[in-house]
Amino acid sequence: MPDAVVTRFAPSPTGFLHIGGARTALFNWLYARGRGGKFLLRIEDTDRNRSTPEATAAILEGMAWLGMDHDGDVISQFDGADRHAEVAHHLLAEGKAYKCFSTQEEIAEFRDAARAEGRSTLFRSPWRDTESSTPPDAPYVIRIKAPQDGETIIRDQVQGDVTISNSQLDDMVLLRSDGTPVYMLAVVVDDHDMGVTHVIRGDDHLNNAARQMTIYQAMGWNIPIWAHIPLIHGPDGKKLSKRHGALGAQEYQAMGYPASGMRNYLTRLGWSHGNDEFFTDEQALDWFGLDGIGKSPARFDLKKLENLCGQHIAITDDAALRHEIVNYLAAANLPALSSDQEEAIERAMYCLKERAKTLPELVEKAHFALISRPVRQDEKSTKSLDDVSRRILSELTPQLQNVKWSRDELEEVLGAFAQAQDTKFGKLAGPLRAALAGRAVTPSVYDMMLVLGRDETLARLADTAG
RNA sequence: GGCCCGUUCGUCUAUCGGUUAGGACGCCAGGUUUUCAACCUGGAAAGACGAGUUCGAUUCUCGUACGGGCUACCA
Repeated sequence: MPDAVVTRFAPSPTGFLHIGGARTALFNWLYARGRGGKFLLRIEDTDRNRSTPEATAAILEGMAWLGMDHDGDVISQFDGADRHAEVAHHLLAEGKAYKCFSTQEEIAEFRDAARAEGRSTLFRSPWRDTESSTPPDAPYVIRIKAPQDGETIIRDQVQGDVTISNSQLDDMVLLRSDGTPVYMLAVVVDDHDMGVTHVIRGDDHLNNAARQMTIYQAMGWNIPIWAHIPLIHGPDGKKLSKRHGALGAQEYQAMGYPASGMRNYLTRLGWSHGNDEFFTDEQALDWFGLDGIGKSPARFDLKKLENLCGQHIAITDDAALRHEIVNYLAAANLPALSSDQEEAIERAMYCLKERAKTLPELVEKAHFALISRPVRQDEKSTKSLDDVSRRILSELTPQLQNVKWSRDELEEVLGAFAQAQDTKFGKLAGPLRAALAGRAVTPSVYDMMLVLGRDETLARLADTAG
């Protein structure tokens, strides 16, 4: 029987949660949650100089926005320093690691020379096999004794079997000369101690996997199942960087993309389930697997994101959209809606959500329901309010006094009115839009009347008819 | 420099030796219409290149080109 799945997302807190990291987290989350497994979160903060609490907070917020909940506490890798050192010393005692007294200057010199001569820059410590000689009274690092013959095969679920010659493996540092553990050791120890069964991470770690395997083997630990996923590139095909603009998860939230659409897009980016493009979280959880992950890097495409977001907005229920809008406004640092406005936007939602791709578009289209009298006219709507139009509006208003306030009825009355004026409804629509919304671009006139209600509609018409 | 990975329409991708190489986004044209959208119909658009294996390669192998990654007492 297979063990329960345990995955983890292990970002370093050196900046916000970028889109590539978000997708890595998502893949781990989907894989674990789709199989009733656990999804753990570990902050790789062993580099004290580059780690900041602000970055950790930003990562947590980004994950919360995308709805990726983790099991247990957030683990700080730095907190496990003692345990990491303990493993290093255990390996030292076992003779599987050794003290290396070479200084950083010596090593740098060696590498420069090697590179200049076109030789391998792999550093071979002279201290690897000198246990008997008397150790100098000087600072040292602890290095692992990596195998030098044979080869290491990374059995990767995405990349296939990747064979690395052990002659390429260096005796990497486990413990720095100040006694602190290095990332390469810490990941292995933490992943083992946390019971991680599947390591799903960016393929920038593919080569590292071979080096990390030497630690697993030295400790006699089971090697997790590897899955190294390709990185995401920017629209220009280059590596994703801050130069591409807003790339933090938070910023996409502030731009008004709904989390459900973002999840869908990110999941589909580099992963496929036949030709399925648009799917719900339930389907993603059900379908997601390592075998559907592609091997080549994908570019981030806002158009596709928008399209998917539009489809998600269309199927989200009105009350949920109301809450998403409230959260979006806060994330974007925009003024909040009053409770009346919130109710109005929820009431109007039915005629807005099938035509908006993003949350701000939803708010924009809801303009008519958010404003209060007197309606202020923008430039374009002013043009449709000449004297003739105003006269027509004033003739129309009384006719709406006693009709049944339903779409069918309104269509009939307005249609008949247009005919009586010897014109078409299309001619009436402009002035009506102006009167009701103060704009030339609005939802359907009938929908606006229904959302606004009889009293408000008549009041706005009367205001404008003058 | 050494080692590793990748390469199907502009973009995301399907294909698990035999297909008119399919879908989606975007784009173009037409339709519908109450403005903007949405929606409907149609269209243009791809196997990096070169060898080899095979009756037959997008698919398997090798090479080249291009892109990416790793090569720290960073993560």
